[in-house]
Amino acid sequence: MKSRKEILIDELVGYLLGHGLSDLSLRPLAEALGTSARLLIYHFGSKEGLLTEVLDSMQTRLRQSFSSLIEQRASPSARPLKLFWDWAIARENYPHLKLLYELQILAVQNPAAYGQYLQRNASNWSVLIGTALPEAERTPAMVTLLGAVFDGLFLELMSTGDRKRTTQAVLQFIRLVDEAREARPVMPRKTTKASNTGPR
Amino acid sequence: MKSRKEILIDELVGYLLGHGLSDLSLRPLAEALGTSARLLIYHFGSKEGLLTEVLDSMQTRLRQSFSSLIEQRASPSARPLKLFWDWAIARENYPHLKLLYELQILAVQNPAAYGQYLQRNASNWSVLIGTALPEAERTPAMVTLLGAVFDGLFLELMSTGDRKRTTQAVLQFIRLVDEAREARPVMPRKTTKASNTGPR
DNA sequence: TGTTACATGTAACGTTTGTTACATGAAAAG
DNA sequence: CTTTTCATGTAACAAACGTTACATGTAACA
Repeated sequence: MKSRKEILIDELVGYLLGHGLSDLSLRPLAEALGTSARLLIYHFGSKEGLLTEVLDSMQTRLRQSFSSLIEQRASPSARPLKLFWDWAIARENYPHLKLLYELQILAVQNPAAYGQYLQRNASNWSVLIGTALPEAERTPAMVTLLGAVFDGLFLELMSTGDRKRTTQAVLQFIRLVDEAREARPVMPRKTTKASNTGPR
Repeated sequence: MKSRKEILIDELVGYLLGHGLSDLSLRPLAEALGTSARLLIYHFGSKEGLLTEVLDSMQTRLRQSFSSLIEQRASPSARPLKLFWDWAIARENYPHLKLLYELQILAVQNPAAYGQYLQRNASNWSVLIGTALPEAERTPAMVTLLGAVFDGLFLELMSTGDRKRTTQAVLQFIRLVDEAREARPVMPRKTTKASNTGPR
């Protein structure tokens, strides 16, 4: 049985997904939920406490959703980037990720106000996918690039809403990596890292 | 001779670069410039007018800086992505781009408040670089990918400040494209587009 | 010198902000 | 049946918000 507070958090998450973080205000928020600012303060102590609990709940749920994605990945040879992309742009996950990207940017420009909510940051998905790279290719530069491709395309999706084109770009990147792999002689193991991505 | 207003705009740009957009308030802003909120309203009509003029001035200057970059590109064979990256992370341009990325994200989540400032958007740099691709490779997917690599790496730079690693990732991407080019047979011309990025 | 335009400061207005004081209803526990 | 606990509403608070009214100084022009 859900406590009153848990129900409230669910409703609050829904509101935040639709309205963003940067101009959040207690009274309009409360009114949208059919209650009063007084009640929110009662349950969460302060606006800051409210944001902490709501964002925390959201990140937890996203992490769970991500975990179950990883586990049910029957074929480990399937392209992890594509798998992850499809998960990220799925209707039920997309708005959450969108909000976390907003949080990330706000924290960059205003760490005093938003930095605290990023402590247990859920946005370092990008690094996680890196672990799915073949070990020989898992260099800092390649992992950074992989994460950036994901971030950049997701932002493009946020701005334009063009699922088709951004997904094509994901596939283009995968193709690029494959072709480059063909072009490179198969390394006997090790030493690959230094010759490929070490300091010039 | 600069008018009082132009001087003000210069100072305002400086302030915005350091403080971001999302929590801008007239009184602290005025105090930082050693004047009063009254004066700002007098010169710009409203807070909204102030933001319009200041952001417009900033975008204009960035465009000029970018144009002169393009013109003095003596060797057209030099990697355009790397050229552009170096320009973007240069000390004098970096804060401006950072602010425009914040604007972009705020506009996504709150178009009513920030969308207006993006009309003549200066952030579509990314598409511009696409024009530097060999014509055969200038497919929508590849252009989107190229822009996303830039956006993603720039955001990573914003978050971590790690110029070295993000620059290595830029070079990694260039290397990847080169290697893929080797692996692919040279196309006689045309038809490349359909076979590479058309609908699956 | 008088007048007019521009620039600026002080103080206030009305609104909205997060938060709190006080009161009340409902439900559970004794 | 009373008492205690939880949940909630109304109203107020002080602060900060964008904006405006009013006054004043300075500089140019007549």
